[in-house]
Amino acid sequence: MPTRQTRIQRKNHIAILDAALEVFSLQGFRGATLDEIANVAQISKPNILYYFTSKDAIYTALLTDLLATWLDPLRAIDPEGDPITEIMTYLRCKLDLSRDFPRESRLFANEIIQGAPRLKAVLETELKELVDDKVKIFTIWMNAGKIAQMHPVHLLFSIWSLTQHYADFDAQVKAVSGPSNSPHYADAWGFLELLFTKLLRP
Amino acid sequence: MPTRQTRIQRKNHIAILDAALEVFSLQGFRGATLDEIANVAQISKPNILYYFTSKDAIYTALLTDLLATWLDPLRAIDPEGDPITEIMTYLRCKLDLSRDFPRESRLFANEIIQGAPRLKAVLETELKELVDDKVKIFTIWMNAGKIAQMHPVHLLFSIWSLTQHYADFDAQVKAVSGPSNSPHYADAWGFLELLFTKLLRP
DNA sequence: CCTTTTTCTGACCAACTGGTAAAATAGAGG
DNA sequence: CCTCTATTTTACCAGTTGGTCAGAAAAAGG
Repeated sequence: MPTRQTRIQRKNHIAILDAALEVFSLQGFRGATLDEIANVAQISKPNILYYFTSKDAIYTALLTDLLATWLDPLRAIDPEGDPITEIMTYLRCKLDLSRDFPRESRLFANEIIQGAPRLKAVLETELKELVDDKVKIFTIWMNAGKIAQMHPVHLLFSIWSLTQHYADFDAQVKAVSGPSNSPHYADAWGFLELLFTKLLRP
Repeated sequence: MPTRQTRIQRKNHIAILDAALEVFSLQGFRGATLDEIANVAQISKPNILYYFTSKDAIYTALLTDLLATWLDPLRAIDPEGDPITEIMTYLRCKLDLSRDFPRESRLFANEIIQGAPRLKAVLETELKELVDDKVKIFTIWMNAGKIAQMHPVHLLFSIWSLTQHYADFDAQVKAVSGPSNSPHYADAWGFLELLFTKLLRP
């Protein structure tokens, strides 16, 4: 069996996951309903449960997909690269993810705010290992005088919070700085570039 | 009628709001249930609806209370004060709020992530006016060379995101940097102090 | 003590929840 | 066209949801 999926399966899987992302990212797991997902996806509720075994299964599928996308850019930080360039590239990448995948960012935020019931295990193992690894690299760079001395874990936290803020708190950002299609992200990049240039400079 | 509230009313109002804060901040409005709030508050569901007309009324009461606490420190920024001190004080105040009232922070985050359906109006008027006012002050300070030149609105966003991150993403922070009662907030303050000192210095 | 008001409870309801079963339909291959 | 499988729908279910209501139990007031 080379192609496990028929094209109908492919199409519906995508439609369901997209609708579920829309709903879960706005309402969280418990606040979301299969009826609403079904409405958005334009697929009847029993038909959704023909493709996924349960509401939980859809949510878990989304989270799993998401985590990979989230961690890849962090993994890409190269200990052999130029320290400031490596960190600025990561920052830029995270900001682009916020701009291009705000729903994914909000889904993740919802999960974490709710105490990460389904992600805690992964965060404590996979993410922690990855962070520990990168923290070592940062520390080496600091001791070598390549970047300024600071708490390396909080450096990561600052990148995460500053970039994700623009996706997660989009409603507030728009309310405050005008809902017009103003260049939030261009301004944000200008600001963050300045901020981290000053912060990282030894 | 001097005292509108009996002591029983006062006690139960507080118990209900506290339980509701606990539940809403973890589940969002739709994910929360009156049954769960009733359980946490140790008050029967009909009795809760004797004190509040609806689930919505409890949630709105919480949000209203919260907004005042949230905006006061921003209002306190004094155009006559020392620029760097004023901003650092605000930063410190926001970080303390995250540490001391994480549930309130998460409640707010939930509301904003969900598109701020009940706060949008207030954000676009009250908050926007306040922000516009402070942005003017920041701009004056920048033009006077008291603080470095930067996008003033994004300066505010950076303070909000960096401080609230420690409350809203507590589960992630703990997963990554060890769940032990480690001094997250002390480290955070050290990091943020360094960051904003470098950022603001003209 | 009795009366009046406040507080609280148990029983209840209609709408909605995630999920199931069986039968109807559509599609692919021959 | 026929057969077999994949897909979809209709009808349904038990549990939960926000909310109501009549009355019981406390408090408060006199």
